[in-house]
Amino acid sequence: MIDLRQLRDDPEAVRASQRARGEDESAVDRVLAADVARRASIAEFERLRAEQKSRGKAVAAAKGEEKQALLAAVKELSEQVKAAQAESDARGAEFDEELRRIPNVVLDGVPPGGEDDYVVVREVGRVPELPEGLDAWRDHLDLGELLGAIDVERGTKVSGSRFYFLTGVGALLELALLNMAVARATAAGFTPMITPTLVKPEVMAGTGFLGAHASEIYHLAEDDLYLTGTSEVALAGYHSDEILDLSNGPKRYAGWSACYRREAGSYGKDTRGIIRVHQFHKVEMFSYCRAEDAAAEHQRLLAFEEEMLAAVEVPYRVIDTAAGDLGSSAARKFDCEAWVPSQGRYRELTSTSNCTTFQARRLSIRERVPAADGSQQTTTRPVATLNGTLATTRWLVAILENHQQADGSVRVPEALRPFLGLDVLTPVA
RNA sequence: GGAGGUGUCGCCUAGUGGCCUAUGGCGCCCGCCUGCUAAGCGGGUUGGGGGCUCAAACCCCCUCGCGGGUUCAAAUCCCGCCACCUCCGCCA
Repeated sequence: MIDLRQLRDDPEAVRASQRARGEDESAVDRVLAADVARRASIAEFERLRAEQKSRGKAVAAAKGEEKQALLAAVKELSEQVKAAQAESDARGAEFDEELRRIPNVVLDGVPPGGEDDYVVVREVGRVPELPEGLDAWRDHLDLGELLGAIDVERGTKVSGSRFYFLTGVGALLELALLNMAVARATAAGFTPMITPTLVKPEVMAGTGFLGAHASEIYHLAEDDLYLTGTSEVALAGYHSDEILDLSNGPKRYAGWSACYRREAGSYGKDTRGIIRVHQFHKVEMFSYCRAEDAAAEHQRLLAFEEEMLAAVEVPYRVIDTAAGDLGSSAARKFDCEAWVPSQGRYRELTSTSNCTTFQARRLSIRERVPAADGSQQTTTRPVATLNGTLATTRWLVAILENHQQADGSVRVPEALRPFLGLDVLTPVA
């Protein structure tokens, strides 16, 4: 959730953010009104409660008839306290609901508008030439079938549309890619993690995934658990309700997990191959850092993503996502999109979001800092959280297609060879 | 899945309806004392929220695993849930 103090002090900034996202500005005023009502009800409850407590002491001290008289007097007060408390709870819940409805305030510089209003930050690498002897690029599924690497038909037979098997070198290639990602992250100081992929509702809600896009998420009704679409969810929950010590720098984790997405509402899109699937694997970076360090950390995560893309030798571009295309938790997002030769366009391979203090505030993740007055007192404040993709199953698409050769074989990028143990993938008979 | 037990502040712990505004110890922080260190002495040490403030000081409310209930009053009594421990059963 957003910072209530900021909302009170500068509601116009939040309205501007809502406009940039194409969202409802009046939500800001509803929160402010709910806040006023909430505080008034708290004051009333606390006044009555304080009176009840002090009168209660007199009851405890009294004896006999005097006590009976006091009891009668205080009984009615008890009812008033109960009513005031119920009122206060109700106003508090209303306020909370309104506040949680507001997505993170976008950062300065984020392009306003929707999905197509992104800004290209840079393009890196040269788009490959069609190998001599080919009339057209083979797409990743053709290649995957030639190489005995991808079996979509049987994936569908076993689990339905958007499921697949990675077979033989396909399975090995994915493991190699993900292992390389974990190795690089570990070398860079990230703590490798294998995370739960089923989480409680409060964790899913805390990361901001249960808002407008709740229909994207698998829910196990029997157990009231959610299947995560990324290890970001579990990694954000990891330190929930904790007070962190960030005096030695950010806490950085690299989560390896299966990821599950319903892909509701994407019927007909990317139906071929493994570009858009219900289940895949991912290595995800996740950082907890101080709020003032978040922008720099965001650039760092982006740099790690770009190094990873360079290591697999695929051309890509970096885009600064428009406000309307940000998730509710993100204040800024950069996507790296790799060139996909068969489609003649760039497709998203990584996404790094700066969630500032939005998730931490919901999940109650704080750090201890000196009080503002410079005394020896300390206080707590929410930290910033950031996430970014280091590798996913989808990367196989870009790797296979960009490194394909005329005979259907695929050159293995240099950096991946130690992890795969092969220089080239060759078609099976 | 069944039976029993436990859950109090960073850790350990006292606490059986109202002098609990939660005890004591350890650890930690500040100060005093002291050739240095150790010891000793004194003070501080959960978190959240509301009021008043430019901001503090200060005042108040909530917080004894979580949520309900009983009561004028709940750490304490009752109900539900969760986590952990012991045992039984089942299982990849």
